[in-house]
Amino acid sequence: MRPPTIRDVAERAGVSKSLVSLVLRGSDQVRPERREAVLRAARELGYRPNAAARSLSERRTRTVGVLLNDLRNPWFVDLLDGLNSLLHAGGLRMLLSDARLNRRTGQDPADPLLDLRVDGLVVVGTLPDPAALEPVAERIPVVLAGAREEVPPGVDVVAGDDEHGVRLVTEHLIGLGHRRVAHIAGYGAVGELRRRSFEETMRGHGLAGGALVTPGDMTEEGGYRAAVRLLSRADRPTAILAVNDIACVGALSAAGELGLDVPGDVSVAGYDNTSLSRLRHLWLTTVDNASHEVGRRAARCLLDRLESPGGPGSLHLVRPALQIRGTTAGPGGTG
Amino acid sequence: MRPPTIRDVAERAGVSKSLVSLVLRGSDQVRPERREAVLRAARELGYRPNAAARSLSERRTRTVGVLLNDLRNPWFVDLLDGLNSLLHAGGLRMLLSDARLNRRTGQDPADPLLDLRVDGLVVVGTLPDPAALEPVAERIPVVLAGAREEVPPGVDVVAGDDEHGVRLVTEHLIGLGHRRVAHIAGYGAVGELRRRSFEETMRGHGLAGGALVTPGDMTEEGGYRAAVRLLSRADRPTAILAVNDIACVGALSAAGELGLDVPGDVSVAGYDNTSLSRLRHLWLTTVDNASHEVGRRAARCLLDRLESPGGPGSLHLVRPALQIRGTTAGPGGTG
DNA sequence: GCCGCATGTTGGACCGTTCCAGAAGCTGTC
DNA sequence: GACAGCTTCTGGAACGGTCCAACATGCGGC
Repeated sequence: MRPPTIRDVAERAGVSKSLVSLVLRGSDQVRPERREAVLRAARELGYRPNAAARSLSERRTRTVGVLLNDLRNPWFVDLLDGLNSLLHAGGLRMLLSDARLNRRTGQDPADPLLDLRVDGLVVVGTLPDPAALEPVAERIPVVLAGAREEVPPGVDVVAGDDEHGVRLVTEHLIGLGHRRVAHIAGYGAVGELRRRSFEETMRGHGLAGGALVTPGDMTEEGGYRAAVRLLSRADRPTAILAVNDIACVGALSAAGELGLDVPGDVSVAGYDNTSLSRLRHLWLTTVDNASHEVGRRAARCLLDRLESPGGPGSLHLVRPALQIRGTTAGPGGTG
Repeated sequence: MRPPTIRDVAERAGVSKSLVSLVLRGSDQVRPERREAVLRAARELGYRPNAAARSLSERRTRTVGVLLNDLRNPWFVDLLDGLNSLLHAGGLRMLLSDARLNRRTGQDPADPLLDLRVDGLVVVGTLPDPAALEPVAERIPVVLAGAREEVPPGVDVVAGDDEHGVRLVTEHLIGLGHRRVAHIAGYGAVGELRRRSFEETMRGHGLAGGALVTPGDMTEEGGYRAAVRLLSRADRPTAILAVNDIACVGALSAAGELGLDVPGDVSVAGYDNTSLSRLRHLWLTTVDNASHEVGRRAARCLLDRLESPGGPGSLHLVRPALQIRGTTAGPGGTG
């Protein structure tokens, strides 16, 4: 009644279990008629290999763990697509795990994956405690994708070039004629980087005095509150760059509630080019950080490290692109 | 250099591997000082159990596979939360897999999970080919959550009561005074169910003639196009019920582009109470289908079946609740 | 001092694979 | 027809756990 094993297949095909193993692993050292017999027997019995037994014997799982920090904000979907395409080609499968779901155990969020002895780990997005990766990185390849935290030695980082992306969108606003531009900032390494690049770009154009920075928490609510504060000032900014699309949607609502037309009275721009920004009812100008390509590069890093382990961690930045939609225009509604 | 095993721990603690195994599985048949010695040795060596070896020996993985059909539409996040809370309490871990990602292999999307010998399978959302579950359901418990497809015998189905939910929101619209109400329909069992319930409710209120049904594809684009058609009619509907929130956002845009105020000129309502509908810039009236509870019940079904396998499949419907926000009002903007 | 019984502990078989050394079969050479 | 050198195939030992029957040990009762 229990599932068939290679021994059952071997018996049915009249060969040894070793030969079955050879056939199923695609060896070319097997006579065609034997191969046929084995494959037929396997098919007839509905045999499927037992991954646990295989990985116990091979001492590897052909599986990489993907640690997501929050499924609610689906900016990572394209990244997963990119990851998957290369990993799959490399014969590896992906196992998804949500750090937020496993957090309540009080353990390290990667624990379930590590118990399963994944061959590698991809951390997608900002991690609460990057230092916790150190012992992991000593054993298996670890790649951080889509975030820019400080990581332990030997960990590769792949992300969009936020500095460049923020420069693109800030210069887009400046080019439209905006002089008083505000930024709703975020937290973490990414938030920090985006804020700094915003300030530098403004300074580079001689607009340091027009750069208003307000902290936010990268949520819609935070973006809303920050925008209300900004837009209630006497010297109201004519454009707002939010740290991400979600916060930008909050800013959009704030403008609406204050009776301000977007982009007539105030321009707003987001970051990430999420599905949210593509909704025609929002239609946010934003920055596409080429998540698919980030995913592909992360996969390449991991595959390289699996092939030749060790070596220092590297940093790969993918060039983002400006995505102009409906929420930005010149200060008087021009442009 | 390789990771420590229970034998290493045993040696260090000066006991047999069997005793280590007992201690690590929490047996109370072990003298305290021995237990301490074992735990200390394990800690010092940084021992972690090998899930592959364990599941090979136990003939089970303590893992349930969760098959998602599309990560892009995150309506399932609350459902996963509910699932996780109960499964975790039952000592089971969840393994996520995206059917869309694995589709390109040309194999069954559940294959990777089945190779890993998951103890149970939860299918979240509409599956392309429910009949493919039959051979799986013969071996392990299978639960379909958040969808209403025709399933093979022995599969439990847990979902929101769409019939009731649609009645709630339709009667909300009728109660506001709407007489010409349109429905942007969807596909699959869920789409079908929602459409039928809409028609029945309208008929029940003597409004069969005012019920306009247009097909859509459950995307924003589809909702947009359907709404443009509906709102361009001479006998324009005063309210539109969309099959889900995403399509509703499309309808919202269509109204905006046609110069119609929402909810002044036309009311719109969605379904699912996704994070999208909660954005204050959209603020959709919608139906909350209690996804968290659906997830919990699905977990309960799975746990029950693991305990006592066999028996016919059951259907569990969770009662949804109306979520009134800003996109519905009386026909003249009243209410 | 022996028995019975409960409590702790142990070695060895087993789970379903892969890996490897070597056996078996075949072909060709001298 | 013995032998080397292929190709093809096989049995047994891992892999790292769990499970179980059997073995110590301690202790109260007779």
